[in-house]
Amino acid sequence: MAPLQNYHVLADEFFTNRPTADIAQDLLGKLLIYDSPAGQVGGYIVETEAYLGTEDPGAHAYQGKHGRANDPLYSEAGSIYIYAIRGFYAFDVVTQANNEPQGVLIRGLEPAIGESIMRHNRTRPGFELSNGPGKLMQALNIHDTKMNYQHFADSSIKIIQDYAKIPRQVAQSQRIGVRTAAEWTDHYRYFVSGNPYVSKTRKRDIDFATYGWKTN
DNA sequence: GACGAGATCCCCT
DNA sequence: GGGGATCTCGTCT
Repeated sequence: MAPLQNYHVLADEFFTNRPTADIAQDLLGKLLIYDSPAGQVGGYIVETEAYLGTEDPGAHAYQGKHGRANDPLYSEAGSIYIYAIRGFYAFDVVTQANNEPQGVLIRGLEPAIGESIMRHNRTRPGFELSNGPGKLMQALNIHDTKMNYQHFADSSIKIIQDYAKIPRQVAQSQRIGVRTAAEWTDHYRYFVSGNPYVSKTRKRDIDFATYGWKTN
């Protein structure tokens, strides 16, 4: 797909007034684009996780934890929260009202715009390009938290409502790397079933014909 | 492939 | 100093 100039950013209402788990599922198939210095890059969201704020033992804001690092989570819906994790960076969309620190982690991206730039940014073969939260940030060439607090309406990174794909089937699982006392209740990871850019996908589970999208 | 160890680096309501 | 919402590589099937 050629770089896009005309599109509509997802409205604030998309990111509030309903459960963050629903928002995480609805983000699957949406196009994320980034106007990077090297040109526009982007792809379809294929994997997300919902983090449910102060009551969620897996969340950064569990029990009201609030510091400089996770303060963006407390800002308005549709804002950007980037954080460092073991030498990598990961990307959240903030959901819900101010001071309600919930968000959705973007964990997998199927490249659609500027793939050659992305493969220059991260020289790993095949689906290893962007099948994980730290990997996709490398592919986008984002290596800092400077875009924290920015809102999609006026950021160089955004999620748009145009050109979205529809998953044939949304699967869910426990969140990755999250250890809580209630793992059996954790089903807040969502992904496009059969898509190869979903993290930890086994080759035999890939749907090579459709990548898990509805085709009609 | 599956698994596990080690790297790495920012943050510390 | 210790701990992550991770990734890579070596080792073993």
